[in-house]
Amino acid sequence: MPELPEVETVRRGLQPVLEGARIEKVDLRRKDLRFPLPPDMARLLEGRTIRSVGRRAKYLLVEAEDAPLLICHLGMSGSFRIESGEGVLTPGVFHRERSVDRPHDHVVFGLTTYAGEAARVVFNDPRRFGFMLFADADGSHPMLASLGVEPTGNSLGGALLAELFRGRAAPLKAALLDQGAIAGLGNIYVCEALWRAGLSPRRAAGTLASASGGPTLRAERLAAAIRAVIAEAIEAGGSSLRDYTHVDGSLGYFQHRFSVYDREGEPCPKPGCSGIVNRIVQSGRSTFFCPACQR
DNA sequence: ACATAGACCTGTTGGC
DNA sequence: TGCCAACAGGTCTATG
Repeated sequence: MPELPEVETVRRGLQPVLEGARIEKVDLRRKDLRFPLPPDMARLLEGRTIRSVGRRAKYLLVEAEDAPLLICHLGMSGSFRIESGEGVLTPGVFHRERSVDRPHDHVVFGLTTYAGEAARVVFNDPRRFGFMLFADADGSHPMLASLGVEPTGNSLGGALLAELFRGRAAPLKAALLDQGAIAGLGNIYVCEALWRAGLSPRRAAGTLASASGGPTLRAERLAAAIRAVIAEAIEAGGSSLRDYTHVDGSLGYFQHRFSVYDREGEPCPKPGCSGIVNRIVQSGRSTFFCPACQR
């Protein structure tokens, strides 16, 4: 899936079409994805005007007038695509003259955009690990409530990282994937951030705190690496792996810049390092790292 | 409390 | 070429 940078890229692609658009029709092609779709989803959204398209961690948040907040998660293989009357909404490889259904189109939003044009926004998800849910009336939801700090902006620093990981025996890889600590990192960017910081994915997370509990140089390095890799990936428009595409159908570029992810057996790209990228399995997931420069 | 393994799904890929 | 096992961006649940 889509990790945070990909979800942010999707959000930015959806925003100009969705904001100010009136939802004419919500077509639920099946009654569940990972979880049951809200049975009253169509009734509660049809006729409403979308106010904003937000994001929290890997969740998209669609706010419409007089409707509960719609929480969308792309899971591993979920994607949105936009189909307008002209076929092409933004430059990209997606060209078609009219709307055509594809396998695994599960939810279709029929819209009238703010500019008054008809459009469809289609949620497609082969694996169906994605989901859509309504938040409570106050916009809260248990899935959102338990999320940790966003790795964007400047809120994530060495001190916070050390505090979050203090006393934790879990390997850094697992600790960074914990959405309750830092929200939005996934398998790829955790591998990349650890490589940038020169830290082993097997190192105990608690070793980022000093004896007094304060930050260490390692914690500062890792926090900076996380912020940088996420910011660069967003800037690049997310990555593109297998079934991930932008909402306009074009592909992301960030995968060209992966340093270790999916590079098992290749030389470590760090200047002066003669290590070879290794693949190990941690908590059932692949970890790619350089044993020579990541300690 | 914390940490790991299994479950949920379908599609793609690589090895024989 | 064909077949099948392994693997894939996530996260909830159960178990130790």
